[in-house]
Amino acid sequence: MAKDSIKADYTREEICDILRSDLIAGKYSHDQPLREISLAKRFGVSRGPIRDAFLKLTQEGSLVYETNRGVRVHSAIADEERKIMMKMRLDLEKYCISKYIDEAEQKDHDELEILLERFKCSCLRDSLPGVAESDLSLHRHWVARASKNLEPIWLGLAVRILMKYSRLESFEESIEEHDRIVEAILVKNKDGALKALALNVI
Amino acid sequence: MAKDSIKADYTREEICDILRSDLIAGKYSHDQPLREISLAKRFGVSRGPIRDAFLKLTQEGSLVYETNRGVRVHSAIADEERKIMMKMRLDLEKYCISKYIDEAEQKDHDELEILLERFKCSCLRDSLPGVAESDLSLHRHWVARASKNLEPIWLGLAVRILMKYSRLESFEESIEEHDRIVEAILVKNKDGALKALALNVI
DNA sequence: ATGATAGAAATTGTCAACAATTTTAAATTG
DNA sequence: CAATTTAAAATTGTTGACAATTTCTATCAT
Repeated sequence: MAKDSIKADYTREEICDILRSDLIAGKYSHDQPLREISLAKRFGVSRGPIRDAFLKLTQEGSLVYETNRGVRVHSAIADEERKIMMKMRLDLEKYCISKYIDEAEQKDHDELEILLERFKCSCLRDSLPGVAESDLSLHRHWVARASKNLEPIWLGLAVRILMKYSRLESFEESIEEHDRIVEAILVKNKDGALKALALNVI
Repeated sequence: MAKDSIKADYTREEICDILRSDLIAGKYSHDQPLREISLAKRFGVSRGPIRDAFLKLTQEGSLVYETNRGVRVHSAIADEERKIMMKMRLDLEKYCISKYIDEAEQKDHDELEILLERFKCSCLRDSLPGVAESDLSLHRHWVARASKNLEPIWLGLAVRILMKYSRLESFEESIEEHDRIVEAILVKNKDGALKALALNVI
């Protein structure tokens, strides 16, 4: 019966995260509408939780909502807007990494290394959805630890930026970039981490 | 029967906007929970649309959601985080005003003057909820016209910033500041508008 | 009195049904 | 055949009901 669902009873957050990584991975084309009923079937839930996820993703900016017409994938952003968003994201993430280096404990570092490993595996397997998802999780880790207030703002920026350019990245290069960032974080080298981040978030 | 509702059948967006200005105006204290049922009664709708509004406001950052425990007003942000947010908001709004000056038509200018007038009236009447709402509407006007992509990001920043400091503003000073911004926009004086904005968004 | 426990109340999570709206398809007319 | 109108289908909007969870309250034992 179920074609895409492995387990039943997805939570609101899980559905939201899965749809987000689908969007980043380019699974849906721009301006394509997303239907409540078909997604409800896919996740084995009713339309309520799907609507919840739509609202979150709409607020983040990856979906667009119109009254009585549902949601559709957002149109591509212009290069000029992308530049503004990149600058904001970089400023924000620099602050978060700096704070993370000051405050992170051993278990944070452990989680960080796991996330980095997961990212590398995705890159080596060349699976774009996996790469997009694990890249986002890695960056989200230090942002969320640094500030729960800034996290939703950062997420909105990151998703929107990734939606346009994720197809063009070179995976090998990306692995090196993230290696440098995480290595610098682990030895609490702020300058190194910020410089490595600036090279990764272009 | 109805104690707070004037008309029936509020839409999702209206409910969201009303709650947002309530939050900015400080109608709810920090960490106070918001109940679906009582708000559903207040707006004369069922819990569904209220949940939708909660999700939007949660994503913006003014509410916090916990599983099975609903939403509560977000805790106050730290000064350090506020500085980061202010810088991002200023960058973003500078870009939008600059673009607005290039692209705005006569009807946009008409709407702008109406919004400015509405803001002044609220200030003179000294009603904090009204001031917060009309201040947000005014700024939101040029941001939304400049970029639908950046609007939700800007909104999240602005709401969060206003939530903390709206009580401390001097209304007379605020009127002058906004007068200078709008005047510069109307005569397409970019430098003047950006400088006036920087003084207003501190 | 204090703390633990069990039950009641309140609240959120989910769903299925129905209403309202939009989109699609078919029929009609010139 | 093209344009218009009409009906059908699909989709979203909203609601009330019920299940699951949390919170409150009264009771009891120490």
